[in-house]
Amino acid sequence: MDQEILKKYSNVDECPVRNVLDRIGNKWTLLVLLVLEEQQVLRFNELHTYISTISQKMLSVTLKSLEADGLVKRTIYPQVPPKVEYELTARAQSLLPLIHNLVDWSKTHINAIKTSRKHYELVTRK
Amino acid sequence: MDQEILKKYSNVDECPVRNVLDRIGNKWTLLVLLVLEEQQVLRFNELHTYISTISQKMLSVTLKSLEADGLVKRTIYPQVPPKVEYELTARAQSLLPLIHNLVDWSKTHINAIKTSRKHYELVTRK
DNA sequence: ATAAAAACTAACCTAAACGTAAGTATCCAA
DNA sequence: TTGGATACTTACGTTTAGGTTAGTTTTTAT
Repeated sequence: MDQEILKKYSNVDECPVRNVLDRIGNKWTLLVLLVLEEQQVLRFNELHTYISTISQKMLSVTLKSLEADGLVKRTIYPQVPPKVEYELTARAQSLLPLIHNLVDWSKTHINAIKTSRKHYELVTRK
Repeated sequence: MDQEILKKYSNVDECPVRNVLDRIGNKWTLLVLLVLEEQQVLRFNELHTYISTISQKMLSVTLKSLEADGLVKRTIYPQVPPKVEYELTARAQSLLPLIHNLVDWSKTHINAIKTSRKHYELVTRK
């Protein structure tokens, strides 16, 4: 990793992985992806009942950014009242195994990490 | 994923993977991990020259949280002026392969994602 | 007496993320 | 004519992440 690359990757816009992590690193995206993976196709309000603690606004924002990145496909049925369905794209499917690896790693290490955090708080005392 | 689990994992504090992603999802953590992986052992100012665009404050904050999570080991040498060395722990080493997978996935898909974003902007027009 | 060196910390500020509550559009059924 | 159904949007307010600049500590070298 030379200085050129480092300078470039320090810039969030130009760093591929930051472009991706800025999305899956936010509060709701992962949960939406995992629920859609399990349920395959869901309407807006169905997603909302699965993830009851998300606000309508944040669900809307999250779905929009997933759709913009081509990770979720949105289908509108011209009805009244409206019907809109959401499902994962192949691109999202290819990302999900990596996410599951992260989930597994986290589950494996979370207890030790929490212990480390407590210990750190104790020794740094304040 | 039943309702109980979902309710639990909607809470950031109790969700293992959110506990992890909240850290690696922030602006500087990944870069610090990757530089330390390559260089193995670095002092504070050495890290700062490798990642020149980070402020001292954010480098300090980032290293502290990595240390708290047991991902970075900090060694103080009782000298004047002080000498402090940082290096990755085994826990961090076990996480790095997953991070590299994410980096690879991002590099593979970033162009298509950026194209999707542009297209989305066009069709949603405003 | 002053400065230099390393590794920070403190005080302050801004912008972005996130949350809450209410409103919008459309048609149909009562 | 009112209300319900669905999928949102808008207009706020609050919280958190991150940035900037200056200051702190300690001892040795000048």
